[in-house]
Amino acid sequence: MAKSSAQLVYEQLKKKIIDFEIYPGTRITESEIAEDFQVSRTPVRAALQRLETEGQITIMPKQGCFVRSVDIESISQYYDVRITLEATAVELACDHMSDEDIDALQEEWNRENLENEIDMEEIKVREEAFHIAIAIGSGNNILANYLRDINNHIRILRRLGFPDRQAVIETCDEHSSICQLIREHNKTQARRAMTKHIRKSQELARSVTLSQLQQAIKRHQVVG
Amino acid sequence: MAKSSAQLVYEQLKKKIIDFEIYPGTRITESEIAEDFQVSRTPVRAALQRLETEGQITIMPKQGCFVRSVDIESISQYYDVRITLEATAVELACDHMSDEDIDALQEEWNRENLENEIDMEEIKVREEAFHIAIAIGSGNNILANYLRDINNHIRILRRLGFPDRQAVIETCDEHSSICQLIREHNKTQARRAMTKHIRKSQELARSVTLSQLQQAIKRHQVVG
DNA sequence: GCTCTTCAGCTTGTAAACAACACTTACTGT
DNA sequence: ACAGTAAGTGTTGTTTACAAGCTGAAGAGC
Repeated sequence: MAKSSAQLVYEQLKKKIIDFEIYPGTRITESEIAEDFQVSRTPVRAALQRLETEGQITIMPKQGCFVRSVDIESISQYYDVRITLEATAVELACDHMSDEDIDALQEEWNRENLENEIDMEEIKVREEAFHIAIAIGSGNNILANYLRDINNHIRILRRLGFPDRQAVIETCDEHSSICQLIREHNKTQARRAMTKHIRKSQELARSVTLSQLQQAIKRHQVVG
Repeated sequence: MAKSSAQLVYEQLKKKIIDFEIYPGTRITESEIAEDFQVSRTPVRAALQRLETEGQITIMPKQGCFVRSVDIESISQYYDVRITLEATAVELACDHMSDEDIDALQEEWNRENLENEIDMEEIKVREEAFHIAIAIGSGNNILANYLRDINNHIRILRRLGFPDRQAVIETCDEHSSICQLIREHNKTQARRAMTKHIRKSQELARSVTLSQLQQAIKRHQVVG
């Protein structure tokens, strides 16, 4: 099935926003985007409205659309919600996840298998996928969807984190431990490990100031 | 500021769906709604797209829109997420909620004050407001927003619950107790009480079968 | 020089016509 | 009688044109 123009505009625009190709706070107009994508304003409007309900942009009536800027405070709040949900998710996963799925996930985060990986972007994508995999493993699709939504909002900081080699190895070990605990159906410890694991990222997020963030965005734009 | 047609259509359409004036599963067309509201298809489309991203309806490309039918399984999952989030919310409220706000809330659910209330619809609205008030009291707006979204999806069952007088009194007492625990900053007990309180609703929800649900909807339509 | 008004321009909001596609139905060939 | 096909109908998807409203600058009045 061929995707509709509106769908295409939505996806590419969202990608641009997430990748900072469009700077947070920037004013964008329907005509401008329509020009870029070589379509009329209608599918653009549909895409923008969807992005607004998802919280990526703000539409000011008769004035224009603005890419929602990064709000440090709300990001920390997203992390609090995320911790709550993922702690529950990993508990449920202890009951519902099949052994094969756990083994596959654990193998993926075996330290040896990752030793050679050097692409940090790839690591970050897979890190997010790990958490979603557990959320799906919980058997609660609603929960998984909410976590996906949260990821859309905190991905900004997630991608701007500057992990060194040591941090990557730590992540591997923590992921592996969590898998092990799920396999042992050890709910209490699994919850504790997951909470601690995410709280580390939250601490990093808290330490990032707005000015640091803006510099990092610029760097990211140059690199990308 | 005068509301836009799209906004008006959105609000009224949403109300109709929630109130079962439009039966779940019904196929609706843009032209039909446009006719009803005496506007063109454009604002109707905007409203429908928004309702879709919010999960109230499903748009099948080139075929039509369908009011999302009630899925018992996913409602139970929504309840699981709700329990997790509200348990955290009430804990946070123990730290962040002002004494005045707690007192006001507790007074509102004083058993004596409600003894005379007989309008069940009113009770249900206030019941929902109680939980949102605590979510707001948590100081985490993101969390409150997610709970609002969850309420949009489980309100169907919430409104169909058939509380007798006894159930209303129980609810009063439970709400009052929860307020008391928040006031005492007793996080552990507050979490426990809230979890138990919501789980009762979930049990009710689980016991409702699809056929019961459909009958209840019909009854609701006749009454409304 | 200062303030208020007016107007031009850009923006989103809405309407109406047209295009593309899916489902249904009737027809045709075998 | 049946299968395949083609036309017809109804739906969403897209385009274009127009309406309504906000913003800022230029100009009139004091």
